[in-house]
Amino acid sequence: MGIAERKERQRAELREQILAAARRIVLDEGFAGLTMRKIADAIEYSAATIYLYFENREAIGLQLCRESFEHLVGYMAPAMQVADPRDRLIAIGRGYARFGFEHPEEYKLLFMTDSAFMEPVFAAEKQLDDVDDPGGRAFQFVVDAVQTAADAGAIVATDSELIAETLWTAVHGVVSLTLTCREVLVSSADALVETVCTTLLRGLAPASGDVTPGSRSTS
Amino acid sequence: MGIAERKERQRAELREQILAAARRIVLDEGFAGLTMRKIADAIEYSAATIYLYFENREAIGLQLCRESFEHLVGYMAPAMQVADPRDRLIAIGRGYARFGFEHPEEYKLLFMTDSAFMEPVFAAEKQLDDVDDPGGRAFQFVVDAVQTAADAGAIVATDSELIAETLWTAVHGVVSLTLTCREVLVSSADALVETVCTTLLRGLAPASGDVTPGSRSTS
DNA sequence: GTCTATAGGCTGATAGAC
DNA sequence: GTCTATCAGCCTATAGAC
Repeated sequence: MGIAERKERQRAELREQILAAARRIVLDEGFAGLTMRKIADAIEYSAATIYLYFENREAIGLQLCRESFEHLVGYMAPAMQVADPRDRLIAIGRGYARFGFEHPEEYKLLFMTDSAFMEPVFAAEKQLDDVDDPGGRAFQFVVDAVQTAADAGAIVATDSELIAETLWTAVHGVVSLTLTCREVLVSSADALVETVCTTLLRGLAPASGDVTPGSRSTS
Repeated sequence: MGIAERKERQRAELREQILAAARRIVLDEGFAGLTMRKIADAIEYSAATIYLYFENREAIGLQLCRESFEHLVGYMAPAMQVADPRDRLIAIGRGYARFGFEHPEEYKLLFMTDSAFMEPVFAAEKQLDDVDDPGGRAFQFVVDAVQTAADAGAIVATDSELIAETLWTAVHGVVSLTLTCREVLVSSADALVETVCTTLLRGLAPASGDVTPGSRSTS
């Protein structure tokens, strides 16, 4: 039955080629610049053929989005090596921001594209608990780090999801504003990331009074 | 010479009609949904006519942008009534966020549209010190409030522009992420605004050691 | 499986008649 | 000043031939 397998393999290969071409286009023109015709030209097939592999343009975007989440997690993951729970949170913030600055179009696709690509990626998880749920995993990563810090008494975080989202949205603000209108900002992007992260963590520090055993408040 | 004046007046009127129609369209379809043909239909003139009043679509967007900045300042200005310098900063943040939530398409036009509408609005000021520079004025508003708070010893802000941009970007993060993918956020938008603002201000509070005369550190 | 051809849209902008 | 007509281009998606 080798013939069926070869066909299957070839099919998967073309699908991969489509995605690779689409990725290249999105990376340097943004999702708005992604058209079926451009993909078709790149893979040297007709535009109609693409519809045999993906339902529509959105479906391609969604798949790219999934992969970009993996990419993002790759930028945040090394922060796990940082022992100090507060420094770890800062490291996560830095990694997240660096991903945005180094891969602006991917970042825009994930978090700055109106068409809710991200929502399905999250929704997939909520309904059928999808094993492969990169969006949720990325967020869970931050929640866990917050929870760990809170448990260690390094920060005050009654609601770890709220705190995780606070950190996330704040850093997202720096990245997104930098990507849309860099010229308007006086400060450097790095300085802003640094100031946002450290100031927030300073704000989350336990007051001198409520130091929990196991923590040692720095300054 | 009443005839020339009447003509001038009529010209200004039509220009205003174009802007009003454009505003309406942007408000409920976003800038991407703004087309010359739609404006033309709305004002009951041909599309070609619009080009006699505005150089192109971008020029219309720019003018709308200018006006939206005024609108935004209107949301932040009442914060000046707040006496306490820290509460005032929080009030500015709340006002800013409320503008974003209540006028999402205007907000997107100002801060989330790739095409740098905002930059010219700022640039106008930098080159010829434009009396009518709404963008710069909005930002200066925050810088001043930061400076005032720093002077009063209510916060530590060596570089008031950096701190102003820190506050701005952080709140922008909440607003923009809410506007692009509300579904993904677990916490309420208001809770996030509140947490971001208060946590940042807590982080900016002078350490117990360096309290400046005139300030009184609240817990 | 893949193609060509095309339907059926949309867009910004302009030339030239009135 | 305003129009019509049009250029020149873009797009997604599909029907039907091969």
